[in-house]
Amino acid sequence: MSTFDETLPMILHRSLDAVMPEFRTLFGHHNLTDQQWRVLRVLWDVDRASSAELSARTLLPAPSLVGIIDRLEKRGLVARMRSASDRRVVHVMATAEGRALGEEVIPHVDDINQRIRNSVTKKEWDTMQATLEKITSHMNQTTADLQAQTA
Amino acid sequence: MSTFDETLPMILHRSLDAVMPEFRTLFGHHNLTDQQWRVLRVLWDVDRASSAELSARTLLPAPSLVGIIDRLEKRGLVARMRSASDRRVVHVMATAEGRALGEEVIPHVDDINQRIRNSVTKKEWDTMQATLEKITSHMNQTTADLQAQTA
DNA sequence: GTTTAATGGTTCATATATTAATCATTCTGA
DNA sequence: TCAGAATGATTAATATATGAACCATTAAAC
Repeated sequence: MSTFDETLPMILHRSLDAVMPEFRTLFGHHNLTDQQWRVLRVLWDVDRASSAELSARTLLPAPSLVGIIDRLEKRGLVARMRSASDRRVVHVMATAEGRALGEEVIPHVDDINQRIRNSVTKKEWDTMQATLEKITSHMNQTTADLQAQTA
Repeated sequence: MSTFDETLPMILHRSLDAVMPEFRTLFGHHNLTDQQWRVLRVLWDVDRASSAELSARTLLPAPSLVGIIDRLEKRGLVARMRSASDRRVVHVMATAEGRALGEEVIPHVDDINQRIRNSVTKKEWDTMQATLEKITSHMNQTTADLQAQTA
């Protein structure tokens, strides 16, 4: 393996390519994409969220969320409602149907996640997570510094 | 943090979101996307590659590669050439101009990668990589088994 | 040696990512 | 209070991802 393959982006992409297919097969059985699932999953935890909050929790870019929510709304799985206090804000929430679908899918999702989690020891898992978190916060800091310089 | 955020896909996406912006800024200075760069980077290592080989090395899906190579070719950075021995195969190679661009960009890419690598200890890095590799091969095996059952 | 199965690249339809710009609304300071 | 900056969601333009289907070519089987 050349150095290119040892690069963090490639390491992360290889891992994603390994784990996502099984999720996608599951989601496909319910006519959901993984992005659509992420939105539904968050709205299962928080009852309602603004687009900005959804973006932060799902890690989906705001412009993508527009279409994703559109399609979920068209299927009656979520609903949009403009905030009364700040009419710029749009609240998104899961409908009863969306909630039911979440209830149905979540056990299978948890199952896959457990299998992933159990493919390594607890120590390996925790260490990996901590290391990635360390890199992530370090890079976020670096990027923030660059932004501050440019601004 | 709820369990959702501790999920491998979300962990990996958070890390990618942290490291990619700086790469994208760099690539943007040369009017390259990160996918386009990956192709150029591989063609800097191997001289020429079929579309299938490129897909394997860049982790880019074959249908995406068509457009990516189209755009690189239109800019004169790479060239396509049909194989004489097997006329189904298309060889892709970097032009002199593409090679020069690679030469110019690579030091800066290496610099970012070094900074990422040096944000944690060698042991942390190696352990993280090994753990992800362990998960990856485990999941690839699982997925392969599922495929075999279905087929 | 055809017929058939497999392979490599591409096309198609749909969904998402990225960056910049827009638009309505809210906030801020003079 | 009012002009201008900031915010939240959306639109626009372009690039890429995903899964299915397609086409030409090669390989396999009979």
